[in-house]
Amino acid sequence: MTDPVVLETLSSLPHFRLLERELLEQIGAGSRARRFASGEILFREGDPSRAFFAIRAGGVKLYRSTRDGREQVVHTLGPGQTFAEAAVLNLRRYPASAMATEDPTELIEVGGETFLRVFRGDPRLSAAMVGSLCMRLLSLVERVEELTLVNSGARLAHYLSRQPSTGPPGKVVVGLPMSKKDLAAHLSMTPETLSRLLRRWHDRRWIESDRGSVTILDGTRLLALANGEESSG
Amino acid sequence: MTDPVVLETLSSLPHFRLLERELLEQIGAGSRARRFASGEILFREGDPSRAFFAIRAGGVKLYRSTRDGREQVVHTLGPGQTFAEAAVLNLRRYPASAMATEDPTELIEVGGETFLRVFRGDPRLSAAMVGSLCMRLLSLVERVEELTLVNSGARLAHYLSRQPSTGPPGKVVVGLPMSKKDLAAHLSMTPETLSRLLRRWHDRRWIESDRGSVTILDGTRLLALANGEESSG
DNA sequence: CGGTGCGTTGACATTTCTCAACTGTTGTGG
DNA sequence: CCACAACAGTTGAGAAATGTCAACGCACCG
Repeated sequence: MTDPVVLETLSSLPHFRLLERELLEQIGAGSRARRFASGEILFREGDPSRAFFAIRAGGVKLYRSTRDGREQVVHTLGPGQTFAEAAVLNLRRYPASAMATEDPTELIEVGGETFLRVFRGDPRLSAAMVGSLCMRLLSLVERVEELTLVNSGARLAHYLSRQPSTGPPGKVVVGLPMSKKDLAAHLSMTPETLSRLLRRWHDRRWIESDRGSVTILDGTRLLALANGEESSG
Repeated sequence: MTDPVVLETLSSLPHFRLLERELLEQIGAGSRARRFASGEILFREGDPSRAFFAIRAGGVKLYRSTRDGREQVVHTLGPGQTFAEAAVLNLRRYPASAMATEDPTELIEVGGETFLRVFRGDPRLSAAMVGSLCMRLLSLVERVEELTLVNSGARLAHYLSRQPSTGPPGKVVVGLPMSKKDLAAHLSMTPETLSRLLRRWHDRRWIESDRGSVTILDGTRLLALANGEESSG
């Protein structure tokens, strides 16, 4: 019988939330829970795409390796998110590599063959996938928009203003889901530039920053920056 | 009866190529051919998404307007391409604005209501859409990759190396689907920087460049640049 | 402890942008 | 058909942003 943990995780995913239990069980039959240590590689760019994944706990980064050895992070993912569906549905190989970034990282691996069989046999699943692919598309369009912002200050401000946050206005706390080094790479700047930006904004009392989170004191100022209304802060 | 031009265009689209004629006719019944002049706006960011479009001839750019009046081009599209399906399928409003860039630009406007009715009633269509959405996702991932390349030389080289081209090795001709001004924006640099790059590479006999196309004389050198192996050329 | 790697800071090099001037092309109205 | 305006494209000079290199403190882990 299918692992109840697998079923529970699958049923909480945006793709599958609306699916009948019977379909979930079919997909669950080809899935299993897996656990990775930080730094472990799930798959590499170019590998045949045998499965896609859902994150129960921890984090995963998707990246591409350039010929000169550096790596370019395409996406950073956390609990409740899925990845590599497109590779399973349409491509024969993974277009990027995936690495666990936390210890432990718990995933559900959904077997591609089983999934494709259910997918081909039942239209309800394909309709559900269309919705989630559209959302993914939108988030990538916003990523492109972010990356084309002129200067690094605008990119950082834009990023901060879209992260989920807690706290009252005037004291909004934004949790950083990754290290500052990785955040810098995500925003296409060097760690030094990021550090200096945070410093400068801190000195002006626009933000406070500690390891793992940023507190926004002057959100108006930040939004102005994200819209390119000032040179760089 | 459905306009035969509409039907012919629809049947040549990647999404619909594999669809039965009967389905195409249903979708075609809610579609019509339209013609735009260069600079005309098809829809604006935030408008309710009543239709998506397929390009028969001409060109379209999708862009977002920033608060300070500049516009950021998200995508440039040509004949055979479609856009705004995701807005129709999943979102209630267009996430970006669209403008015709050539004179004349001929489009097929596919009515959202009709399309959604067919989409919901027939699983073959949703399966077809999944495939094309996956391709769209992949192309956006590559766009993100391109934009995160360190320097402008690498971005331009990367762009040139992925454009469709004609001619024998050593004399590859790449047609530019947009003005150099727009290409510069696409690659997130200023027109001046683009001009200077082309000039420098021309002086070194790596390329030749005229209005509307670039001839690649030394592809190896360009690939090295795209991989960040030299400072900037 | 000692090592490893992140984050910070400073000095300096390089890239890229900005501003301004100039050219050539195109399209328009007289 | 011409004069002219509008605009893409080019070039130069100087300014600003960002990257590079090097040094250091600090936390975390074995």
